[in-house]
Amino acid sequence: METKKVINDLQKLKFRITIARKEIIKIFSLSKKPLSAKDVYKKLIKKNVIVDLTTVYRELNFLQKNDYLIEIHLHSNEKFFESSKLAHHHHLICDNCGTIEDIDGCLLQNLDSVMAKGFLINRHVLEFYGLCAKCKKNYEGQ
Amino acid sequence: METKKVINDLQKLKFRITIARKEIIKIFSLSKKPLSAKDVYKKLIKKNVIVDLTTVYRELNFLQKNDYLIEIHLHSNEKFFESSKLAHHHHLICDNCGTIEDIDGCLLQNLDSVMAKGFLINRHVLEFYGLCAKCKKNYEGQ
DNA sequence: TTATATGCAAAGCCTTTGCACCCCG
DNA sequence: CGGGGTGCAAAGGCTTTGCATATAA
Repeated sequence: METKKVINDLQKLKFRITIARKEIIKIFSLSKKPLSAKDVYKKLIKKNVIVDLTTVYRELNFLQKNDYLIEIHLHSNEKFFESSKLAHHHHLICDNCGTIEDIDGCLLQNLDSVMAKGFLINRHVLEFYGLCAKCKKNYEGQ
Repeated sequence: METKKVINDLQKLKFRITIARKEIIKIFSLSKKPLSAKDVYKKLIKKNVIVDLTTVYRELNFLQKNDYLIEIHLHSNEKFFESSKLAHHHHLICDNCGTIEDIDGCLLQNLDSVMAKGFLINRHVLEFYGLCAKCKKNYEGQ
């Protein structure tokens, strides 16, 4: 499982493996959608891992610095993260219920016109907003 | 010019036209890139239009509600806005200097696979991050 | 043992809200 | 003159920082 490899890597770098760190790594390994600090905090509490919110913030920043997490920016004031080990993909975000679905693969092709500007693309963000199938159905039903 | 039409429309809706409102509309009409509240505030000061930051925030929200501005979410803690009258386009954002360039038109095609999920797409966000031509050159020079 | 990790409190940022006053139409 | 607009101060939400303490290795 991926979690163990991450923990090994961190140990080699002489970082310590605390319960909080291990559980947060596990949470992201298993999560199918981007999580905010609060999301992680709640999940930890459900697992009876009681830590301060500050610790969660520090841990997210730590894992981001060590290339295990990447920040996903959704249309929100909160920062969201997901595992950097996930295959490149995009998101569908419901304006109504906030549900986030993944779109496997990448829809972007023919980026030559972008390259033409001399811009070196390191990464891109693509998010779709609208209504998920469920909310769409409810909306039509009204 | 577009500014006048917007002002007329707002007047018809019985909203008042203050100096701040007029200048903010003008600023967005002329801006080629998304602006944050602070950006707008600084531009107003340069024009000798002295208002409180609060007023800028209220005005941005007002103009957004009235469909003149749309929020652009960049990889930042700040909210950015641009005129909704601009043709649909995307952005190139330099990780190094923060420069924002526009990409005319839309690179997205073949969205059938997205539709297949039953998701109703209302809008999408596509941002590219990397190095602008200038920063790229400096970087290579090192 | 010792440097990393944590809890708690406080502060920092951006944004919003409350309230009294101002002023456009 | 009436209701929208504004300034000022305060608060709200998310995140970071300082510092003393706890703990993994």
